[in-house]
Amino acid sequence: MKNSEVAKVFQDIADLLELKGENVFKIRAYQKAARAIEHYPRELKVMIDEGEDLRSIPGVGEAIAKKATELITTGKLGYYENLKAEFPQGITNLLAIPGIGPKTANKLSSELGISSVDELERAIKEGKVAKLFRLGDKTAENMLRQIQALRRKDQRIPIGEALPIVEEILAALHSVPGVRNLTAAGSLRRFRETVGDIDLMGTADNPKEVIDAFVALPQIAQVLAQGSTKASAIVSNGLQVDLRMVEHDSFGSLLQYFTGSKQHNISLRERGRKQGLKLSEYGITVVATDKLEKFSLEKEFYSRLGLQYIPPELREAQGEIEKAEQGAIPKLVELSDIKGDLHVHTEWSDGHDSIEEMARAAKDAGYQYIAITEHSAGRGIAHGLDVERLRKQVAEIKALNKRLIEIHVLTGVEVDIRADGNLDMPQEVLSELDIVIAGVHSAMNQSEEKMTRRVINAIENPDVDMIAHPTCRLIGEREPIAIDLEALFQAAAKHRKIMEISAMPERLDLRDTHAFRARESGVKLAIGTDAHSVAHLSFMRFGVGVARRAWCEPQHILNTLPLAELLAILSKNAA
DNA sequence: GCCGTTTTCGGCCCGACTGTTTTCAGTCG
Repeated sequence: MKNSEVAKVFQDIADLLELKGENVFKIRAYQKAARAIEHYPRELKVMIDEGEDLRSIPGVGEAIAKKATELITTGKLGYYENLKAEFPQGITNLLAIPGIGPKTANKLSSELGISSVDELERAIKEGKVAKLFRLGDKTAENMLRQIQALRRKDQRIPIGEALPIVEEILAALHSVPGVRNLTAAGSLRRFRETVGDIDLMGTADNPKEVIDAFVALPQIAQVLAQGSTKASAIVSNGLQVDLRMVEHDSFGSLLQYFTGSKQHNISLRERGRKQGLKLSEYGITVVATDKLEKFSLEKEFYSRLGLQYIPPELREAQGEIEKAEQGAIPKLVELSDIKGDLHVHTEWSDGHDSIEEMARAAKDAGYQYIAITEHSAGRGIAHGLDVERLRKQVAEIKALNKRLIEIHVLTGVEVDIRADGNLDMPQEVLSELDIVIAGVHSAMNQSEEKMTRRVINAIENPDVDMIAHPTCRLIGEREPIAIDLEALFQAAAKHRKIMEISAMPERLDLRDTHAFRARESGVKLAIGTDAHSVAHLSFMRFGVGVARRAWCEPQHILNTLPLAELLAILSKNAA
């Protein structure tokens, strides 16, 4: 059983306890544990197998550790089953509707016998809901609207789609006279792989001018609300963007508050409370004197709490506050640390541009090198290279390197790992290349055991340097393959093989939490764009975002190395 | 239910909005 499934059970328990009217702190404890487990970088199942104490997870104590163990080892949890039996099935679905909390859900269930969203919709239309005590026409109307919104299934948008739009908007607004600060907050700033609503924050001499400019932008499809300091709008792809203009002297604390994550902020406030400080979006209040201190800079806000500045990507309540206390926040990898791209396609396989065009673009990006890694000819892959064409390409690259200056083109391949674990290219040609990337591109429905064995087979192959997009997931489109990543990381660490962080926005694979585990397991990572055109080379920043969320420093990322050192490592691997 | 250089018991994040009331319960971020 995976962490995400365990987390869901505990979240469900929290919902049921809420319906039951249990102690709010008990409920909060289950919610906190659910969140902690969901984002915990190690699989609980592995921890149990290795005899580790689950209580080492913050928020998990004796009772929840025991329940988690029962759930994982037997696949069932008696406490949960008993709790579920106390309520009509499906009643927790009502809690998913914004505006409906436990009290309302209970009332709907006990007084009208409602236990599903459909039943609720019918009851609203029949006017039954508005007649209940402390509910009314407006509340019923809102419920109906929320139900319809829920049915439209407004999903979170991949960061690769959201970021470019937001940057356009920010660039346009920066040109408004008198703008002093302007930035995105929320999960976009934390660089999560998907984002919901976008929060933009700023300060300006005349805030209203910025608001007016915002709602008039060509990207804005619909204005939802507009005031003198705040506006909400929908941009063309359905993304909601809120702009709030705030007072300059509290910009730091407001930005901190709106950047989140929620759990990070809660942890921060818990800590502040122990120091006699009350934290809010307006600043820090010294409880003893009731005096509010304001902050124009985030850095000063953290500093007042005795903390080192915490980069937004780390603000997920994963131990960053403790590290900041010790002054031990890592110096995270930055885009400017990247010296080259190790995963690139050209017109030789399914890419659009020539080798030389890709190389020159890489040089313009400030890189020292770029690796050309076409697909192999395995079945199903468009225009994959066979041995003969690959050798021809290698000859062309060698000739090209004599002409090009300031950029070095590495020879390589992205060889298919066949269903049986063998590679789609003979050993003698692979050994002639600078870099060999292996990846799964077919037979993705194999059992976890078979798939794990298949990829480990590739890791053990002495010609392979790196595993491409290890889980094969496509965000919102394709679930990750069933594979034991812990076993993969162990094998990769043992054989000194590289795991890729695919920077392609729809992949981001390894994802943040997986990359975190890989790094902790001592696996070297590399960020590759899988570019199929010159424009795709700019995907690198998405991969850097994932690496930063995985607490990676430059030394964890292979392609921060200068060319000579990179070649030395690749050739050592081959030897 | 969790947790601890102020506590092993007694705390547990903070503020705002909405709709319903006539002072506030419920919900959200």
